[in-house]
Amino acid sequence: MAIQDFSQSLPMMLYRALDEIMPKFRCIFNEFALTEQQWRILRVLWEHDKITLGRLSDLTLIPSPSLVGIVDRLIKANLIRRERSDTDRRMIFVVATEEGRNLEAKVMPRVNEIYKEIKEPFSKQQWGQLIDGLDQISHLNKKR
Amino acid sequence: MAIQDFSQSLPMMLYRALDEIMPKFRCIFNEFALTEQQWRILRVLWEHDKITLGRLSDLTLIPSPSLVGIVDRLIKANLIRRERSDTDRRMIFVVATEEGRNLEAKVMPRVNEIYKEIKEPFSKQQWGQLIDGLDQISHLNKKR
DNA sequence: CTCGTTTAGTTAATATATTAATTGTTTATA
DNA sequence: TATAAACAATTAATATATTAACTAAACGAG
Repeated sequence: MAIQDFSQSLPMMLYRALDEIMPKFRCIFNEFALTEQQWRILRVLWEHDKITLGRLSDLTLIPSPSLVGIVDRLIKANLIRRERSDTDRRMIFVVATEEGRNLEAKVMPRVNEIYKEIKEPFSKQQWGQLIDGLDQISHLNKKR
Repeated sequence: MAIQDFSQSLPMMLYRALDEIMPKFRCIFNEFALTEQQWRILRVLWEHDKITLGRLSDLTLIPSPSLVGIVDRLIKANLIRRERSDTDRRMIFVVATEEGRNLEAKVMPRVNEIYKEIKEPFSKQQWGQLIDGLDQISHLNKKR
């Protein structure tokens, strides 16, 4: 039997799903002059008020080399700031400024609205299966 | 109830799944001096021996502006060539060279091997549910 | 036929990804 | 305690993504 066609391969299905949903979100981010990656960083800082660049990279899935410039631009926009650690001078913490924290109340409702729209046509079970499947994919190496 | 945490949101789950599986494939592509996007183009050309840039953009999910440069580099590598349409001089076809076609037999077995590894731990039903869920996500707007 | 409009592809400007190498710190170990 | 190894962040070089604007060709209504 022919190797399944390219369009139905898992990577392309994943990319296509992202291509479908992300523009809806980016549209909102742009209204607040944020890029998607800038938003990811803020989104994480709204849950952690102080975090190292390394951990920020893990949580946002933004590779460290990219993070440097993105953080620079967020600082220039006065939404976050750097803070070098006193105990381990290799580490750098990132913290949201007041202006950065204030964005949460403005952006999150809009984002949640879109998120609900996306989730709505799925049954609770369907959604759970989708998330579980994705979770299994992203833990392929960590198993055992 | 708190809006689900960021790490478990659909977009991050999708990105994390890609971050898990794509490096395995890129590792192979690099052995053949191909980038992921260059591979996508070749992969499509192995199924269609002549295709317009517009359709190539749809099938590879590579945005047209990016496609220009990627195609340029594939031409420089002597793997594909451009061919302007005679009937509609706006359209440009892309065709694989012999060298480009020959890559299929070398790369595909390696790629299929990894793909099988990824798919293996899933039951047929689990895998089907995952693909169906992704398919539903990527057709959210096209419904009705 | 012709002018306004759509279409396919491209260019431009900026932001991000990828991979490798580098810098400055810390840690472990002999 | 000197020194190699490990680590966090950064820099560098190249490739790609995003958004908007632009060009040339084809199309359609008047």
